[in-house]
Amino acid sequence: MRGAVVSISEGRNGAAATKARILDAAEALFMEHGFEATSLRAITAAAGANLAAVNYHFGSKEELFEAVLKRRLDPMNQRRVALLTQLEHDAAGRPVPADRVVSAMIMPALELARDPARGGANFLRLLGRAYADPAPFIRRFLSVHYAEMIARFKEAFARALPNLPRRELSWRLHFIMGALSYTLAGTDALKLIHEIAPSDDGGNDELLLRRLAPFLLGGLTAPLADLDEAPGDLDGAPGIPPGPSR
Amino acid sequence: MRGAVVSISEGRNGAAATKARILDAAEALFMEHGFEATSLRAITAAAGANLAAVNYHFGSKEELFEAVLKRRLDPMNQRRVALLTQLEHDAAGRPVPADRVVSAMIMPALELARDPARGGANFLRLLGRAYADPAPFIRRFLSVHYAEMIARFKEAFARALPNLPRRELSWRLHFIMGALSYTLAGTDALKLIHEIAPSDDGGNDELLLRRLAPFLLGGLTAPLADLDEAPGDLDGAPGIPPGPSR
DNA sequence: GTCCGATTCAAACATACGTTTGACTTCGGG
DNA sequence: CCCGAAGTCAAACGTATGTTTGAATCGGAC
Repeated sequence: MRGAVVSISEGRNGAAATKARILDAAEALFMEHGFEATSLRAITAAAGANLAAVNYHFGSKEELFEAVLKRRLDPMNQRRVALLTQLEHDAAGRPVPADRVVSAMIMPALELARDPARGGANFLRLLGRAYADPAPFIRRFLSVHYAEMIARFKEAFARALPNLPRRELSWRLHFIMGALSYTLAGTDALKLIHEIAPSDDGGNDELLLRRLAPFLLGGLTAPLADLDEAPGDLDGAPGIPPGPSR
Repeated sequence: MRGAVVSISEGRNGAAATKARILDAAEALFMEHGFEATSLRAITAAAGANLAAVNYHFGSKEELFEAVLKRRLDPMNQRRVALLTQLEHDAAGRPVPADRVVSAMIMPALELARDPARGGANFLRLLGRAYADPAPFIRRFLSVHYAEMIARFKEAFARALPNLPRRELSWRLHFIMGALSYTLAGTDALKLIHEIAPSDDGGNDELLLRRLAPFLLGGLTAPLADLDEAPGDLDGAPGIPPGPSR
């Protein structure tokens, strides 16, 4: 009765199969409802497993959530770093152009989005949502699993954009992660606001990321703001001389 | 015993005061833990009110959350539209420059962040978090309360950037809302990743938004990607001819 | 065939949740 | 002075949660 869900033979290891089914079901449900609003009962029911299986295989609900993230996030970040390393090797000591560094950040996400067998776009939505989650254990997890990649890319951007002050670069990387996460989280309601037809992106996350790349590059290489401007005078054009209006 | 929390005389209306205290406490707690993870018991305890007061004054937990958002969001969006209207009036028929339109989006958020009496930056964090929340009632609320503003600004941007295809503009506005929300949500963990010292932003959301403005403008006005490129060839530079590497 | 560790299972555990109830208090107006 | 609506309050409601328990079952190794 138990193996009814599994497609082919589950080999000699039904246990590992259960663990995997729970991971898949948890990924889908966490993605749809968020961490707090998803119950272990809903997960185990969807996975065709017993309620106690989660605590047996993962220890707790929080550890299950971390396992769901870790399964796909670590490989993606490793791929990002590997791509950047390759670019730096090809550049032979010269700085890697900024647009290529941006591509190295985005392409692994694109590959993941294109591969339904690895969770497809669903996982990216879950990830984007995790960025905004206030739970301390999630924040701790993300900072641990992103630290190395971010540091590497910050170095690369610093060399590609020598005129951009270090502190400004930190902020712009922050903005980049924001636009990226938010876009991936992709709540339908906001898409609706922008009147983006479903056909424009339905499953086509590749197109989405292709549009995102020039946007991020444009923001990253934008002229600096005049931070000495008097407060309250923000409507003065930042980085651009006052237009003919007014 | 009840009025001990209230600073000055609460006039003849202790009821409205209770409602306001609940709103304030809910805003702080929702901001800190999110909607699902915040209990009505924690809110009423922090507000010095009875548990049943929430259901009496607001009807339900969801309606309380909407009231918390509505109190500050509606005025902010109205101010955004008012600023844009003023700019369009001053432009006398000519398109308003894109950088000024960006400023009109950002400045009201900046003003709110600078005013602790109106919730300060805390509310903006709560708002940023709401963007990523999957709960249907939140998505419905946001789409209703943002629709008018987004439509107005999309029109303005379309006139300021006549060479940017309409569909591309929709996407870039989406990205802008993403970077904005995410930045405002500002989880400490991610700041930590980027090694941004606390002194860089402690309470100084003005500086943050000043840095954000040129970034958004740069992304908005970035050159278009070549969407006809062969799939999988993303490491070819988007919008920029292939560099010397490779 | 028998044993043992690994796994599965139904059931119960102890809390915590949002909401409702019905009595009590407050207070301005007749 | 008393009335009645508005507000407050303690208590309970029913349900849902994550976790634990201890017995049942399984799958190879000897």
